[in-house]
Amino acid sequence: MNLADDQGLDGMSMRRLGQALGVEAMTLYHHVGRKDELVGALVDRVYAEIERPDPALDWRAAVRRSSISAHDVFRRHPWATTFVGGLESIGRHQLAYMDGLLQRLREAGFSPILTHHAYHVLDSHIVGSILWAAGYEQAARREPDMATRALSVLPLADYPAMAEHVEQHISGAAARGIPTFEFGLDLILDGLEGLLVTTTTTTT
Amino acid sequence: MNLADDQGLDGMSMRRLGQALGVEAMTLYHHVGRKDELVGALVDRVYAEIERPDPALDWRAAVRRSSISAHDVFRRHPWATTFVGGLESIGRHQLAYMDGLLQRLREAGFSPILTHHAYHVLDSHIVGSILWAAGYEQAARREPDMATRALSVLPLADYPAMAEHVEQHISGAAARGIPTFEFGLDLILDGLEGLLVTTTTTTT
DNA sequence: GAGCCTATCTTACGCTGTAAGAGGACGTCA
DNA sequence: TGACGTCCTCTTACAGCGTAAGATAGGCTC
Repeated sequence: MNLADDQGLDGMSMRRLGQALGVEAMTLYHHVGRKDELVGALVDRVYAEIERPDPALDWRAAVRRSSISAHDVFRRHPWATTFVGGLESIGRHQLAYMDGLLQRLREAGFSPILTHHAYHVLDSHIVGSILWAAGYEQAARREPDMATRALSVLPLADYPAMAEHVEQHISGAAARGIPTFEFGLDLILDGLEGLLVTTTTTTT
Repeated sequence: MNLADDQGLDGMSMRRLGQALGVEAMTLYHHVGRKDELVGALVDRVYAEIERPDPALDWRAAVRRSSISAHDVFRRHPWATTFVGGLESIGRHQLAYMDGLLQRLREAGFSPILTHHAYHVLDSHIVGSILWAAGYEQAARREPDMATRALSVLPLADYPAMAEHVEQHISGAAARGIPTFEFGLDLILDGLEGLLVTTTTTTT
């Protein structure tokens, strides 16, 4: 996990993993069938770190906290978002995470189909945010002046709106208020809450 | 691009690409500095396919159409979402796409900071949706009965909410109404519209 | 014809995941 | 005590990857 966190999934080769463990690469294959299994198990450990929806909170606060926790966890382990296997390869912790979130939405009163959509929208928001942030951060680590150099490399004179956007990243203006992730999360939760109220009202 | 579409980025090796072009792998390096450049150029061609916000439409309809177009395009080229370089490596078409969207939001009356957040939320939603769908689809192509087999492999008896979710994927119940992507997109657009109205009202 | 540029080729290096099999340390048996 | 089976580790090897280095050939301008 440390290897993957530091250098991405590519940095975690079986040979390097073996080296870190003081063992030859092939030795690892006595404990794991193939590398995918190992990565899958690692991903599941990442899901184990995510805070589950708190039963003591109302559904919106619980889902909000859990989603922010998921976001934080994936920020630490961005490689875990890019490894998406099939349904069968879902680990126990991931299963529990997904079920916990789905169940909380159902209990809140969302219909099965609304719950389905809501889950995927929340998940997409989390994973999509990570993908961008991870790419940005990794590139910035390779060359710290990336953002400022982008100002001179890109033809931003022709794209003023984009120039403003890049400037916000450089100056940190975007980071001063509410984080973008939470901004989007609240947008989504607002929308979901509205749908819930509507449904409740019409059925009452 | 065909190679990447068919087998993912991993399937597009320089040797195979050369083979498809009737040429040796190293020959390609006479036309491109390194593979990353080639992939970057390819990604930019993908961005070129995305429909820009239509000036004839109001901002919400324009952004909605453009986002759906982006989603469709990335569905055809999911590998393009996983390749995220730094700011400097943004291609001309990607630059134009980003600027077009940002500009449309600014014109609609969003403040610079709101525009910043709105852009990232929309982008995360598009990319996040793709990541999931692409992983699901690829796994399903490897073994078509994945979903039904997941029903027996996963301990779904202990996770009824998850069982319901998987069932919706198998039966196609989730796909019958509005697509999940558009559901989330409308949620986000609703929220943004609300913020716009609020701002306008308070400043008037 | 000489020289140069451009596009192609071959060869090679270090990396990857992993298949195949050899070797040794151990517990359990006669 | 010696033999055996099980577990763990090792070495060796193969096909694939991106790409560095250099040889080779065709077409252009002088």
